[in-house]
Amino acid sequence: MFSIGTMSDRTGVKVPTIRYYEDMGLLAPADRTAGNQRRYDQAALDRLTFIRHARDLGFSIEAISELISLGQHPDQPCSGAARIASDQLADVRTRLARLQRLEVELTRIVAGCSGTGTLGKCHVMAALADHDHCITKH
Amino acid sequence: MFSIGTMSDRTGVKVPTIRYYEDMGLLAPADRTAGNQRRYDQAALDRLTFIRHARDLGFSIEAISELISLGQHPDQPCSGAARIASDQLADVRTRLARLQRLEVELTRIVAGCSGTGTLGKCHVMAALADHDHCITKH
DNA sequence: CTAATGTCTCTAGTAACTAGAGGTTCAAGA
DNA sequence: TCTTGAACCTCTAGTTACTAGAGACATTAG
Repeated sequence: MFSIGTMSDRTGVKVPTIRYYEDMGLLAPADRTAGNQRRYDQAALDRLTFIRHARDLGFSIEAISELISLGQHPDQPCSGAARIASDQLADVRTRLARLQRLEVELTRIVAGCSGTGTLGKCHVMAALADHDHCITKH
Repeated sequence: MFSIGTMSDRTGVKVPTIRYYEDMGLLAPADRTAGNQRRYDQAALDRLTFIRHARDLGFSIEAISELISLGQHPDQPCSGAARIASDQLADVRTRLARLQRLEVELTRIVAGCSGTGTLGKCHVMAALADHDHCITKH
């Protein structure tokens, strides 16, 4: 049996976050010692590892919840899990596209400023004040 | 003089968000009509446009605050503004790099799943359960 | 003048934690 | 066995940048 601190060390998930996941229903309420401290088994550790990895990949708590409850029925078709994952991928690609546009604009804005002039003539300030300075839409 | 609704229409910033910006100190408290409604002048509209554009580019409220107070002194050197913008660019690039890694992993995970099998053998679930399935670190 | 639309303030909710207070329990060494 | 320091407990509140909703008042077009 593992203490919450051990769980934290093994997965890299911080202790208060583990408690938070329990509150959110991602982890089942842990067994307790006589002194009310949480004790976990291997299955709980595996689940926390799963959660950690999914969070690293940007899945929301809600999506992870769904994945976990799907996982309770290993004989069901996996189309649900596939859909959640591809939704997540679509979301990542949307954000990626937006960030790429921002990167282009910001690079242009920053490059236009020597940093040695005065603010009254600052390219950064002018670019921010006027959207027309931009190439892309955002 | 513009009402808050007109300001909203002109900039695309929602009405409650304009009030929020006032609370946060990004916009000076607006003049009021006898009936206590806000009325704005062109300078306020310009500033809101500036805020909108900076938010679109991902600048935080705090960074925008700094930019605005820097802008009060047009004769000062613009190195402060340049630094804020390049910090923002660095931040965007960091997030971009992370999202690109996620995109690679998720693409791989999603591609590995036909969606037609059962969950017990699902590639998506297996990939999430075990970090070792990943190529990159995240 | 009236009705519809716009605006006011205030509270609370969102996502996913994080920080801190104040108190209790555990485990290891003497 | 006792002690002490680290780990643990619960609970509240704060973070970011808004958004939703309630209930009341103001403005404006016809």
